[in-house]
Amino acid sequence: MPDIPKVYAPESIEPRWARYWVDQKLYRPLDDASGPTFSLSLPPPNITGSLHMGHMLEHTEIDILMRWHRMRGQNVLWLPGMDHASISTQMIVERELGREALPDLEGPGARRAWQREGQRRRLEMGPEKFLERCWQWKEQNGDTIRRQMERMGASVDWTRARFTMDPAYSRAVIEVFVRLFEQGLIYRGQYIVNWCPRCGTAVSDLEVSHEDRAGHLWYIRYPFEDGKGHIVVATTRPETMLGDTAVAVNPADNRYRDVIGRKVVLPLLNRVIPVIGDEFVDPNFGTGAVKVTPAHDPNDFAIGMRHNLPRITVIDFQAQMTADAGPYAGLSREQAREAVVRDLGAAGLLEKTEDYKLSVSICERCKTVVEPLLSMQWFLKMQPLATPAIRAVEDGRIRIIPENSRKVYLDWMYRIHDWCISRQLWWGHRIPAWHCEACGEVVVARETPSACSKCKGSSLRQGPDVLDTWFSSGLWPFATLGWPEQTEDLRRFYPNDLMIMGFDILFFWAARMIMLGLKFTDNIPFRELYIHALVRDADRQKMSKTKGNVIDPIEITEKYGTDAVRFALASSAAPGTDIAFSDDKAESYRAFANKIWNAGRFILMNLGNLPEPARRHLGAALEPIPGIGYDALPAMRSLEFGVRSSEFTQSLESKAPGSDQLRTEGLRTEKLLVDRWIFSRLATVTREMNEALAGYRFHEAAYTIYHFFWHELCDWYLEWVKPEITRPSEEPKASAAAINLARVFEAALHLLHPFMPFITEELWHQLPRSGDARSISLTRFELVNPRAADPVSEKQYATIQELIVAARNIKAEMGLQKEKPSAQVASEDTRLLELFRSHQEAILRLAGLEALNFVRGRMPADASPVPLASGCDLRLFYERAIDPVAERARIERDLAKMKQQLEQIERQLANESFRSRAPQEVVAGAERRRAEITDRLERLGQSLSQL
RNA sequence: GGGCGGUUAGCUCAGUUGGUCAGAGCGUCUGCCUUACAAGCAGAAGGUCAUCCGUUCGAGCCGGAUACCGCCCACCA
Repeated sequence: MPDIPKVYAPESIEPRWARYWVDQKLYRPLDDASGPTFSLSLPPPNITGSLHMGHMLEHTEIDILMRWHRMRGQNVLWLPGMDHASISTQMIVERELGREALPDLEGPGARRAWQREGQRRRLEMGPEKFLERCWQWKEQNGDTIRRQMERMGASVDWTRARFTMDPAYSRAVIEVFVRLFEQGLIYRGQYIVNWCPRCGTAVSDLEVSHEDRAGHLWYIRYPFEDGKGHIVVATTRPETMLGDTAVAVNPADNRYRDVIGRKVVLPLLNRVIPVIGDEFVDPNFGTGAVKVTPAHDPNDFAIGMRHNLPRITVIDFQAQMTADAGPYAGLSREQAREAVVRDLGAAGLLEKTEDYKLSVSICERCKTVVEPLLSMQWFLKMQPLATPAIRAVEDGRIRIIPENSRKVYLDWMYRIHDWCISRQLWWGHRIPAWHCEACGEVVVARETPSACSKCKGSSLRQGPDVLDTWFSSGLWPFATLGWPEQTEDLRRFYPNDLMIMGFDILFFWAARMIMLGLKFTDNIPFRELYIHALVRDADRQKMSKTKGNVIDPIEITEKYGTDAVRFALASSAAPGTDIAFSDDKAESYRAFANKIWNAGRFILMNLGNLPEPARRHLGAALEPIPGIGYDALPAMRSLEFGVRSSEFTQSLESKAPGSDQLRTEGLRTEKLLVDRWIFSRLATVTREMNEALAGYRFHEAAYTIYHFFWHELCDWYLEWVKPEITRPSEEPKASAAAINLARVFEAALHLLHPFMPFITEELWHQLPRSGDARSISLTRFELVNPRAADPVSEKQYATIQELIVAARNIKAEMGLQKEKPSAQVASEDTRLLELFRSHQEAILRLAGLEALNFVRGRMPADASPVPLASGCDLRLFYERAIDPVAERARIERDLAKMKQQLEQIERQLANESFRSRAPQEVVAGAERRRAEITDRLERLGQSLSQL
């Protein structure tokens, strides 16, 4: 076979098809507005870098579903795009600037140093130049990402690609902001926010992670102003005491009832502050008295509001002590802590110090300890938006899969807090708010306002803040379709049918899309939300650059082929379970691809050998009959090649499938058992895959087709029909066999295509056909007539398989692999013997036997037969002296197993309540099994006694 | 502090509604270069389904408890 290489080389075909799919714009939905649609907007990857394995899993899962839906006749829109990723991109571009300035740095500290230097250079170069660099970065990485996606075979519509900072998209962002502001849902104010002193910006609660650290609980004495004693407060952050403006106790706490209203002197600074009563204080914690620092703690801020306390900021945006910190001004917060503790100790005001495990807030980006600081920010009220978003999920308009994510979503939504949406960054959507330099008024507008709405002053300056990146991504499902214009796309493809994302952005993104979608389109953004797994390394560790266990999708793809990696991911993608990915998996599915390749190679090779009339017929035979699909062709005595192909095929297939009885005579005019069997399996496999994919059980669908292709189609069907295929003759039988094989193979390619788009596209194009040959991805998924399902054939074929396997088994155990012994099969069941006899040729060939003869009734007493489940005994004739000890051991092992099963069944059947309560079919099944086992046991015992 | 998930063959994991479900891949062992494929073919070994108690005629599958492991959320100083 000169043309098709023996070893599948994915690199030689994958890039070609990737290019082809893009160039042909195959995945642009039809303009025809009438048919059913299926839409999904790709979670836009951040332009911060290239795609990782998590993306590859996500894109693979989406692509499988998109190709599947497309092949089921839906008009599919998969809209791709990218996210500007405000804070992440800004940090990365800064780091690049730093790296350029300090190219010789290396080692663990380099990143941090580059970041620091880059930030300095950013401030030096100013926004205009810096943003230019960001755009350059976007162009470069956007290209990389796009190339990666193409290479992975993502069947997206590139003509509709979007970027969250496209002019049109930005207009939608502004529109949303202005409307929310106008409706009073966005407000501006001084509140405690999470401030990252390194990033120099506020971040939302979600961008803060918590880390348990060993710390201390310091007990500090605050003397009463009147000199009569002191009150002890416990704190983990002594440096913040410099900003204390009260001490609080619980009014219900008897210990402190009479101190409320008295005054204490704040140590070190000697400020006189009140003791107040507030329900918030937990009497059981520490001493039951707490210092109150309204400017540096959200709880204290709330207490301060209730009691009208002053707010004294003692830590600034750089996390240094301010002038209000008195003698500690200019120290870092860490230095200040040390100094404060030292000075308190020296003053005798430190009662005790305990070890204490506390949870510190860390900036998710840079791992710096976040400082709760008072600052002027923009907030979005969540309650009014959350309520409909809760309802949409509770009433099932939006379905979240797996189910437990739904609960997590709801729990979070019920306890939602207002969202700080402003960021002190440069890269992102500028907040459309202008400050009047004359009167200080803040004007929110879609366009730059010409005059202040309050004082009519004309000197207005836009605030520097940008929006949290998730504010703009929250609009993704509708802003990508042209909102706020009422576009045709919006009408056809919104709501999206599906959204797929990782669990980590359920709150960041899914929640916001649902809230904003409902708010602005009066409709849900998507009907189903599937939460996919995390890709971990072979040891179930999270992949991370610092651990050095990151697998690069392109690298692994080049090594094993895209199809193999996709299949490896899909086959591990059980909903709700993380994926331990390893080279081993990719390797084993590369073997699968190779298997497919060689099966195709074999089939194509032999189709080429077909007699000319049959070959002419083949192209038409590989066009499924509309509305019916493929079915097995009967092994006709003569094919009438004269008639038009389509009529011919139809005349053959008009007969109801599965209707023919197995008979030994006349087989040539009827469908062969092996054909009925494989088409039946194909019908079943198709159904099972549809069910699995509908439930996002990728692993099940993958396993189903894998097993079918390899262990049924290749191991059995192909081997069975080999003689018909490889010995070309003018015999019509051979032609029918070739057509059936080609049909089965093609149908299997269709089922495989969503998982392995490249190899299936390649092989599909090599099959002869007369219809539309643009792409397998535009053909039907289900190619086989569902009515081909035929349990009787499946059972009969299984019986033959059992016989063959048993014979091979005996041969292997007896060391007879190289020989071709004769065999004998005995049974009372003449129909069984007839079944074997009529398929004798294949049985002999596949089992490696010389001859098979049949005994009606029992096996002769001198034989040592192996009983089969189908109710017959098999024996092989061979010269070799058997080892009676080993043979006895083997039989006894079988015997023991059987006995155990029998006991179990008998116990069950003896149980009256089982008989009365279990469904009849279960009872009947148990009885049938008992009979089978008893029979087999008896025959096994006989074998043993012969030894 | 709350919530969630896991514990099944040497390893990595499947097992949707309780009744041939005790499975797959990899690994191991045996024999084969059988003219599609050695990235292959044909066989084999290997598991009290974490532990205990319950529900049921019947439980990896449902309920409860325990022991490890992991994750998420949280404004208790």
